[in-house]
Amino acid sequence: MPELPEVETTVRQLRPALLGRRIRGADVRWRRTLGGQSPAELAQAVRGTRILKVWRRAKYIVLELGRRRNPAGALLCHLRMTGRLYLASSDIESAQHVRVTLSLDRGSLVFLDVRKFGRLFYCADPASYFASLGPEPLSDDFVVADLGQRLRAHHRRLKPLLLDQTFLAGLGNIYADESLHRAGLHPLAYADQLSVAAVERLYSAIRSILTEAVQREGASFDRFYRTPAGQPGSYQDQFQVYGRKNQACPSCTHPIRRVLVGQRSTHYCPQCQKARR
DNA sequence: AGCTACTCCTGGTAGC
DNA sequence: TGCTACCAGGAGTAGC
Repeated sequence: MPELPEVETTVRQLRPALLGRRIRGADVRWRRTLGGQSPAELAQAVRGTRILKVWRRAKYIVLELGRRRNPAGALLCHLRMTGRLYLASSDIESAQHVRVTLSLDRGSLVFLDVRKFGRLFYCADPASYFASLGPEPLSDDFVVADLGQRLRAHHRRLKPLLLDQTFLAGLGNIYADESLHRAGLHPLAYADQLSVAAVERLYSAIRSILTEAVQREGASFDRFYRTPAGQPGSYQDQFQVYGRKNQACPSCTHPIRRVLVGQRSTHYCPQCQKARR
């Protein structure tokens, strides 16, 4: 599912084509994609604006808008499970599952989403919308001491904590499982009981895995995630535990176990990830 | 504060 | 073949 690496890839590929484009209008085919906003509100807010910046925060794609050089809010897009954002050459995109089309002065930006969980909406003040999100794990500002401090502040199981976007922004089910495996930490271990060495392992596991996954343009293990260019990512080839139930752990050959933690499937190696401490 | 359950959705697939 | 039941999951919310 689109997590930080997939969203970052989407942003990097769309940015050069979107910068400076003018939005002419919005065609909404599934209202709930707007998350409570009306199609008229969206169209009115974005019509005539120019795309000034394209960036990512957590799993959100941010298109900063301007009107005659003045800031004019932003379009926020969250791909959730099956969302895709890509450019089409014409205004009329007839592909199945298209939920919103933004017509530009050149071509259009299409939001396609099979399961309809994704969101695309106008936000006047993205900074305050993002205020409660946790730090960006790949930011230069995010150092191991930050992670340690945040972990000690919560008596919570590691797996659900890593999925909590107010704790750390950008991890989802896949990269949380992979990070815990690389760090040798049990998904049910308590955050406030980790040793200094364990915190350091978790920090470098998260950073290295996300960095590698961005380099590989994310992971495409099903038919859903594709880059805006239509290509699959390749990080799925590096999975050590995710989706590998009963297969041999690449580190120790012990069978990978799958359990439910807070209704989420969780994959780990009982040999490499002991519930110690 | 942290937990669990539930909701939103569709299409693929397992089982009969 | 054709049917039904179930499953995946990010994030928001409610209730304990």
